[in-house]
Amino acid sequence: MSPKKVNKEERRREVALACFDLIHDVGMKNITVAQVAKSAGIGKGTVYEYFENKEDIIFEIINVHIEYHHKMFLEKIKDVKSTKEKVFHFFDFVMNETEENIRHFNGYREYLSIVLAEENESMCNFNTSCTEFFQNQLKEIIEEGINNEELLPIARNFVDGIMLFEKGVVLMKMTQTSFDAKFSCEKFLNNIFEVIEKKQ
Amino acid sequence: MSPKKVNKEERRREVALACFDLIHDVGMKNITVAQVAKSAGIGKGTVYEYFENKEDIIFEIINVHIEYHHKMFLEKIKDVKSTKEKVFHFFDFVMNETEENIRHFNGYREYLSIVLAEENESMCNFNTSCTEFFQNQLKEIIEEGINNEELLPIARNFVDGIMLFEKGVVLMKMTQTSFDAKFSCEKFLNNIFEVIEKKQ
Amino acid sequence: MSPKKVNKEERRREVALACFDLIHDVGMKNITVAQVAKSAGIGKGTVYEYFENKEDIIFEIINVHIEYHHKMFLEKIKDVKSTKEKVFHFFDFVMNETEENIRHFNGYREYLSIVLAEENESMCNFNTSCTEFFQNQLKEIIEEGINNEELLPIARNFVDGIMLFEKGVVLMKMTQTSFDAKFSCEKFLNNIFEVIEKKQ
Amino acid sequence: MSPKKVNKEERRREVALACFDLIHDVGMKNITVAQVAKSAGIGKGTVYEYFENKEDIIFEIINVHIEYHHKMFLEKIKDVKSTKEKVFHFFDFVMNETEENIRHFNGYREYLSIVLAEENESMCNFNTSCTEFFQNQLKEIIEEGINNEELLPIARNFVDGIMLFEKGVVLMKMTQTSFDAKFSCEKFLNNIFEVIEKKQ
DNA sequence: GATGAATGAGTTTTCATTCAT
DNA sequence: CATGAATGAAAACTCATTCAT
Repeated sequence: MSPKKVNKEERRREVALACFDLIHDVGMKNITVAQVAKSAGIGKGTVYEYFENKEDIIFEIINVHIEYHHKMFLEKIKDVKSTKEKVFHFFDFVMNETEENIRHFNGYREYLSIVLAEENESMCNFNTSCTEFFQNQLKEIIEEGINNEELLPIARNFVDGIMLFEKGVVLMKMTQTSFDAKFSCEKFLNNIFEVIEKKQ
Repeated sequence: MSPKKVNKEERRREVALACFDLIHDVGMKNITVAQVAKSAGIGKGTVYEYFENKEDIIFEIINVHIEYHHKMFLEKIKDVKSTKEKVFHFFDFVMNETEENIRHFNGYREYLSIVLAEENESMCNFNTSCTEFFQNQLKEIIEEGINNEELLPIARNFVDGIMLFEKGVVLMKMTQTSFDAKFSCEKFLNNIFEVIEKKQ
Repeated sequence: MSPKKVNKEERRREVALACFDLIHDVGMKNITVAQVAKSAGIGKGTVYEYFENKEDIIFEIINVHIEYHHKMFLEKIKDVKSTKEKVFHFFDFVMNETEENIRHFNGYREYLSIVLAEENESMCNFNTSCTEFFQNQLKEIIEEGINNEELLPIARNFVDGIMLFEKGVVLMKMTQTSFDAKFSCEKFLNNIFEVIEKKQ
Repeated sequence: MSPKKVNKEERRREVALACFDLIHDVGMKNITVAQVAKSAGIGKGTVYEYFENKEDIIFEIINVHIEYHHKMFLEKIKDVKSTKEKVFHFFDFVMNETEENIRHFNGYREYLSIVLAEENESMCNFNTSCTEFFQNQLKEIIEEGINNEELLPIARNFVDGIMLFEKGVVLMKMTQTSFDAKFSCEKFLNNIFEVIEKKQ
């Protein structure tokens, strides 16, 4: 909490941000400390002033990366009115094929690869909290929909199912080149909403 | 003169099998060729008589591993009578907590890590075919269930959903330490069967 | 001189001959014993029945190669009548741009590379005898020319010079891509013959 | 803050120089990076701070080696007055039997071996420029001789011949143990000067 | 604080040669 | 005689981390 620590935290972010293009070019696991230093315009030794080790650097990069996308998620969902749209927005991660989202998706794929290798405990923990974040978001969306009388109370039972379905789509999209995520999601969501939407 | 020709395919399997414990101890990506050679009780150079390179070794190990489990899957499902049981069996991979299955599950986790890193094309292709194998198995189970009049024809619409749900459970179980796969699956499957099962 | 030895000598030649294309494809220094065995259609171990070691193989290949070209040289020079033509023929090695001669020239380049590396004493010795062979050929050609009264007796003084000039052209052609061997040789030889040719 | 930046070019030279004895002992192609590091009194990794790869090391060693001898050539020729002496000096490389020149000559032999193996493009190019350097030096010497009225204008026609003769002597000396370079050169040069020298 | 030069452990891969059959 | 399976020494190269300045 001392001013120094704040500064350190800031510097970590700066370095992480400076690595965005680098990550894209060479991949998360292939970056070297030398490249990080160069990208950030600092000395190799200086990197170690702010980071414990290389893992710590990758962790920070992912942190910044994902926090940004969480923020974007909240940002975008704010302006969305109907619950159905919000839930569809929840699937944006796997359905949106914009350049930006593809980059983000690929970044998450690399991240997941590291997590599955169980190479980094803090990254595993962070992944847990990310999942929980989105799980809670979905829960809130659904609850709000019930409160708004857009959804039937039964919708509550489907929160986990929807979330797990989305995870499955993530995995399929990451591993199966011919998988049509958009088609699967739309079919699934429309079916679900048949059941949970309150009819006037 | 003497027919000393060795069956390469068989030797590959033997070496791969000899690495099972090794894999468990150090992880798939961390094995060294030296360790493989030692585990198989052969020289380092001999390893290269049977494998192109280190990736090829890992690939063979995974192949043997997964083929075994495919065979086991078919074996076990043969004796199962009801369609519901068969579908539950389809979820055995994520629900079964026996020592053996946990090892298999962890093997697949490591494998997935490599696939997600997109480091090895042949492994990506192999993963694709694995997914297709199980997808087809599920399709057959459901079709059979419909033919047997155990399931309603509407069940066909749920094949993809079930498969994606399972994938989602796989991913959650791999990344979320506190996730209760068994509970989620049972709830989901019971709900599904409420809808697709033919009532007498 | 026992029949076995003769047989062995023959087998060596056979193996060497079988390697001609191989040499061309991968280069003299890069051939492996395994490739030699395969090219010759025999087992790797059998190669060692006929050759001491890898160097011995290369040596035999070069031997066969060069002997063949010595034979060709003698063959072709037989039909040549005038001394001037014979001397020009002596320069065929560096002036002839037929596919076949280019292959031969490149073979000799590789061979020289090994000799210069002083890696193989027997090859050095063999090279010495090759040089002597051609030096003697030139000497004979010139002597014959003097006897035939085509050349002046002074021509004897130029034998070494011509031979060394040819060596120089060999080296230049091997190392300088833009060197025009034909042009240099023709100019040189025409100048020389101005001086040594007997005018009627 | 402190300017610890190291002069890479200088360090390359230092390492190269430190390898002179090593080269002599084991040969240019047989040195290992480990040996280079040890000879230079640095770590193996440090070698790679200054050199791209092993070839780069060898190249630098040759560069330093040859540059030094070019410099010596120019140095020595400066003090030589008569054109004849200068041309004899041009043949110093093959005639001089001092310890130092023998080492230099052997170094060049090894170098040529690499060039002839066509293993290294930059070394081939460098060799081309070396040849051109000496060719130009000879041209200048001859032109100067003509200007000084020491040589007849006809001398111009002999530049290429002299150069190629020297190359031939180089090759002979490198491959024929019993070859008397000094004798051949002296005979040749005296004959040539009979023709090109201006008589008073 | 900042730096970047120095480091060396650790890994993959090749291939001539041997020798049991 | 012939074979080819087995071998292991040997070598290049990478890169996270340290620490003197």
